[in-house]
Amino acid sequence: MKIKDIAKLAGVSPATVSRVMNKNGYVKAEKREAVEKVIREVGYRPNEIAKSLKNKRSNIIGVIVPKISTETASRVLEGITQIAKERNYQLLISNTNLQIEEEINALEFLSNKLVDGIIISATEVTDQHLAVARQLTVPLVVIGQRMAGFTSILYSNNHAVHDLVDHLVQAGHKKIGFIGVDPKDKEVGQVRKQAYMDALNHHQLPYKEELVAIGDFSIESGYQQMASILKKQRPTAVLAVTDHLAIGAIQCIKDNGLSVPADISVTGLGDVKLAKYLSPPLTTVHYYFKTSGQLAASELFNQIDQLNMENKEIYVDYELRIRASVKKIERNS
Amino acid sequence: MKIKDIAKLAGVSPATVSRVMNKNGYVKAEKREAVEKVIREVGYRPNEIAKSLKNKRSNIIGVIVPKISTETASRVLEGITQIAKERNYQLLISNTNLQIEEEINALEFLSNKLVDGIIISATEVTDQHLAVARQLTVPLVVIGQRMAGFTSILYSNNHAVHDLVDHLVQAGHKKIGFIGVDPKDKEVGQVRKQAYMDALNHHQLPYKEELVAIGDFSIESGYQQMASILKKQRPTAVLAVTDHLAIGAIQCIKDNGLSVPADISVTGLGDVKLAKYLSPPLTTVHYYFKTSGQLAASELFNQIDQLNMENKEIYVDYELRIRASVKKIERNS
DNA sequence: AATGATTATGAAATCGATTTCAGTTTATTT
DNA sequence: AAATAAACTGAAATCGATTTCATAATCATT
Repeated sequence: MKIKDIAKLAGVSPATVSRVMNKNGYVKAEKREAVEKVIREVGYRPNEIAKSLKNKRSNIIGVIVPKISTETASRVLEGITQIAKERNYQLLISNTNLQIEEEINALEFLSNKLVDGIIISATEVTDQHLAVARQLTVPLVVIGQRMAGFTSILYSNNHAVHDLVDHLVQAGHKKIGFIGVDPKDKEVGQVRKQAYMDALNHHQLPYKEELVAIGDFSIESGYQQMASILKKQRPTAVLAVTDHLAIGAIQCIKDNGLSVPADISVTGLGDVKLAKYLSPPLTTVHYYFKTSGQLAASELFNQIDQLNMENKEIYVDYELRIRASVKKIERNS
Repeated sequence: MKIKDIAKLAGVSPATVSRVMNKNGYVKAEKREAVEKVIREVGYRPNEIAKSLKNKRSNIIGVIVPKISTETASRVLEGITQIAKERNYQLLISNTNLQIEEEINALEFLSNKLVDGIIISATEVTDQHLAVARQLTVPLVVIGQRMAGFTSILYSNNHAVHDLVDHLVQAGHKKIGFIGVDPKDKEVGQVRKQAYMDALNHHQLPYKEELVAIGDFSIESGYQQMASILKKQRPTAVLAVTDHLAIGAIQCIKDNGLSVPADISVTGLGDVKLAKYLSPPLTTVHYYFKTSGQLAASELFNQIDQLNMENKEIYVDYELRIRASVKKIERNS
């Protein structure tokens, strides 16, 4: 069933059917009704692809995520879908499985007029990313990383880590370990590490290599890195840059016959849904991932509508969630 | 940049450019090279929408999920994306937020030739669903529910619950509580409940209303339903139909000054990623959600390719994960 | 009743690709 | 060298919608 068929059945031209469908232009009441009747009877729905071609907009936005099966990604996606739904937009999702090459591919693929705009939740921003991004003919919004020349939605990594360290120091901790990730991820790898170092410095605490380990984003990695720290020196507290790393670390501490937080306090970042149901409940930083998705989508639509082409850096709120995984320690320990 | 422009630049016709792009038909080597050179130089990428219109396939499959920000959904999606990627397909995702109306809308919307096939991960299957599904002009695969006339990927709910009950009974439990969900969700609400009842019966244990409560899919609901059971009678074990319900239940038990599993054993279903990091680690059933996504996608592609139009019911594997949240009880208790 | 303004309608061009079809060039066979 | 087959090429039709443009019908005004 195409518009021509409907036109024939209703005894009008395709142009008139189109006018009825889109409620624009003049159509005499009787003809409109006739057309509407036919449409209803045959259950006609226009071919969205043909519409997109003619209208030069697909009502689809592309979303590139590093790994869809993570809580972060799914919460961000939830925020995006919500705003998209309000605007009658659909989401085309590329899951890049943490592979940069895939990210570039996805960017290139989506740029072929298939989508009206792109949101990328990136872990790394390479020169290649920038090169491809600059070629895009549709607006792009970045979540989680700074990307020169584009609007970015950022997490207050610096502040958040400072808050965590402050909290630990206030609880009397002086030997604070750190489990981080690869510095290729600027925001999580570099900024959080730097914030940790700055915060130590601010409290006049020494930075010690032996208390620092770098892993990836998995729980297992948290376990391993914690083990490597314990082999060298025993901190009284550990700051892990993600909740998953923290969970792995806690497991490792327990497996070593130690207790959290009695022997070692642990904090994470991210506030995974189950963080407060762990034993002990995890002290962490709650990030409003859903909000960041909403913000990204709103900004993107502003650009799609040409309302606001200026590039911004928007920081999304966070909140320290103090739970039982951090314990005050005695002055003399 | 469109194909016409490339043709002009390369001194050939659009037809030839098309032949080069798609590597079909005859093209003299020198012309091919000339065209390829131009394509490379201007970075030409064809308009995917125009291609879709002409080719009558978009290389996009639609996926409808009840709530994207759940571990189940994201693991299923991961499986789907993996298979889709192999086939050079993209995913158009509709998040329906558990609203049936939205599900129907999404089905209708996607049917307009926008996608080459649809996968729906459903919680309910109503007559409306069926009516719309039957009108579809593209293949449909259902995950998680049975839908007459369509291929479904199903979880072995019956077997899994039997296994759990067997496990509890073997551990000496006779008063086994149950936290379920709304029967509108046939597979999770009805099948799992029925399996619980059948299993009790099989072990010649009485079914007691007081030990049964029905909630929704949230952790909070698990908490509340556990509370309502405790008010009436104290079971020695509780089978919750999802891990989240189980986690809520455990929290409730703890808050009532009781211990898991010393006082009450708890099991879930689903094997959430963090299940084994809880205290106690949760005994549950591991479902291969990612596999179900892969299966669904494979079946869908079979149908898209017209290889196999027969409707199947495919059961995806599961595995009992025995952990510390269930404890053997003494004969005399 | 004549004029101008408004409303109404469809034929045809268009979006950017693919493909058929007919015609041309090159290669192979006798 | 002629006949036949194979390789090559581009003009034009096509996918299914929208929109412009020209024209026709209706309405309002004097």
